[in-house]
Amino acid sequence: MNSFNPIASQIFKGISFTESELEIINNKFKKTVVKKGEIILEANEIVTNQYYVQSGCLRSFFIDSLGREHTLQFAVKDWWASDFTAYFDKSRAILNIECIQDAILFKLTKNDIDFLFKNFPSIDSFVRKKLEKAYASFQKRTLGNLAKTAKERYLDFINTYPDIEQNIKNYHIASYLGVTKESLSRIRKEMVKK
Amino acid sequence: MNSFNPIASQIFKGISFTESELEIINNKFKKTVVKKGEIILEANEIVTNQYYVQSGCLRSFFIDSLGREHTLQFAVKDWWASDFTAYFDKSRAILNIECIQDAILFKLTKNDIDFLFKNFPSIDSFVRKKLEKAYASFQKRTLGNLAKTAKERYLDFINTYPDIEQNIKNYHIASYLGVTKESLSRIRKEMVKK
DNA sequence: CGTCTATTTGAATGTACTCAAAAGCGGTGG
DNA sequence: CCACCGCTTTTGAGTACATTCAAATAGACG
Repeated sequence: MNSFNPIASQIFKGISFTESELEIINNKFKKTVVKKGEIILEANEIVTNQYYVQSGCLRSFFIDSLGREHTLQFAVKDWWASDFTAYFDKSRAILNIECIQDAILFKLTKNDIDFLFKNFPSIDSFVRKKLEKAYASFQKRTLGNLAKTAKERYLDFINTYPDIEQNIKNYHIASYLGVTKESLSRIRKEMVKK
Repeated sequence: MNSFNPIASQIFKGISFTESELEIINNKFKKTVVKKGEIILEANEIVTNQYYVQSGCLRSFFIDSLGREHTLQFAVKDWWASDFTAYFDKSRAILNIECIQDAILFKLTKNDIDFLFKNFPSIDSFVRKKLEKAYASFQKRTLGNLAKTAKERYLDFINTYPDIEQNIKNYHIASYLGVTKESLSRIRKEMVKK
């Protein structure tokens, strides 16, 4: 608790806080260690937390009416994970989040987030800038879905997630790209050929 | 100029400003009237503005290497339009923005936006909340692209943009959904049948 | 080594695409 | 008012490509 690893200054890199502020903010984050395979969030739950990923990897995915999984995002170091739609709307989750590589998370409840926004305008501003980047990158992905072939999207994926490509299941990547695992297998085969 | 239509209070609905603040903010917005067919932004330009749409409709789209157009978004009343990726990165636009229904816009330069953020934390916070919603809705769209059929996406589109569906070109909708105009035509035919 | 899971390969199917042509829909001018 | 023109949408036929299903191979781990 008082081992001074100021997670707050790691998460809100660039903002300067006083000692006492740092302590207040730090105490809001609950460190959570999760193992590969653990479920962090399940569809239909009420969403009251966001998770900051310090290490490891999470996967958020949707299960459709036919039981097929569709991966929305992988969350790696310094990313945030949650079902944001449900979180903002105060509705129930449609996403599931599972740990696919042993991870250290910092959990923040909605109440605490609101507290931080209320008391630290610099955090508000920080998050606004983060969201700008996240928003832009979703725009880019949407554009990629419209304009690019599966092969090009796969190359984009490798660029976006250079560190995890080696360690995650093929079919997770496929379900992120919007193709079947068989198709991705063929795409990869194509690529080594050339 | 002094005809008191406080566009600022329309745009930042919910925030309360003093008279003098309102005036300062109002003066940052430059009213721009554009006609159907006019180009607001062209690929490769430096992006220095954002546009608030008071009425009418804009379309932002990408032209790929084969010359095909892909519609990223339609911007209607109370939406913002820009090439946000380029705007945030200070890079050149890859998107084009055209007016598809006579529109009244309020233009805001990057400098003025930064000024507003700096001097009005409430605006920072307001934009953060807007971005949260926008981010969530892009997540939803991405999920839709992965999990839904073109027909379902078309139904979603009609829900998202109930007012413009009647007035915009079929092929614009098609290029937003990620199908050809011929396919969309067939989807519509299917739908009236049942 | 054996079992379980993941990936690859193959063959058949189906869905969306391309290209070409026809039909529909405005608007303009004779 | 009708004829014509340009543009959009629809229809049709053939094709390409990703998918499905089934089977074989490869990898991971006790």
